[in-house]
Amino acid sequence: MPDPSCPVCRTAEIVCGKWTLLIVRDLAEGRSRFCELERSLGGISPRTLSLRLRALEEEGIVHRTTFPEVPPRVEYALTEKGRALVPIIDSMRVYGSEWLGAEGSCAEAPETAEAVAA
Amino acid sequence: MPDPSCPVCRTAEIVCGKWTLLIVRDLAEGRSRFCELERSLGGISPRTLSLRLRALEEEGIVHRTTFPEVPPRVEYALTEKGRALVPIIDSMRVYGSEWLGAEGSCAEAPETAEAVAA
DNA sequence: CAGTATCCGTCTGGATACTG
DNA sequence: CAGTATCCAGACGGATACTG
Repeated sequence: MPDPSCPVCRTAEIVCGKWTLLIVRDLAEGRSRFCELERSLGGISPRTLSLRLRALEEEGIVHRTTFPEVPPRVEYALTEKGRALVPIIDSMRVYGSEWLGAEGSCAEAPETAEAVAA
Repeated sequence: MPDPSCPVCRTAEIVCGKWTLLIVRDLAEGRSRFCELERSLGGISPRTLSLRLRALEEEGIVHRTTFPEVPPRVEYALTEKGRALVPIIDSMRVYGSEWLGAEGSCAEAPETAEAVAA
């Protein structure tokens, strides 16, 4: 941790896992089940997903609800603190669309194209 | 690379190096010399700084100018593409200040405190 | 000053198999 | 379904020493 007194660094540490942002994004889009995330993230190993989810939970970004039913069911959801990450994701999407070869295929970034085209 | 068609992922890959954002931030604040960055980043090894700078240069985020003088001088600066990253850093700073124990010691996030206090 | 070279440890994350 | 356990490879990054 380079500089723990810097808010940018602290956020970077949360945000910098390989899959972290994607999980948060999927959660923000309404996915909530383990296997749903597993599928939508295409290729993540259950181990990694489990680790990320657990870390996110400990950081208070994700909330986990267990339903003690016969087919075990668990639902994940963003907390307030987790939803607060969405603006970061949005600015990353804007950047990615404007500077890294657009085609917003995972979600929209409406005004973006014309801004760069203008 | 989880999903190369996703702008968020592409940005994440650039942004997720341990020191990357900090280097960009320092550059945005006007630092430009190798040893200046080395000092301000407190504890980064020259090897790592060199690697990061080189990667950033290859991605077109940083521009490197060499002055063929007797005491070798090199200056680094953000390109347009590099400056475009600043909004991401800003939203990360806002998040860090609001949700991860504020004290904006590396730069200001003015309206932030009152927003959370209100 | 501005790096590069070498060595080495850590951490992340993938593959696979198995459990409650 | 929702994970956990084990094993393993590669990337990341620090320390140190040396060069143009």
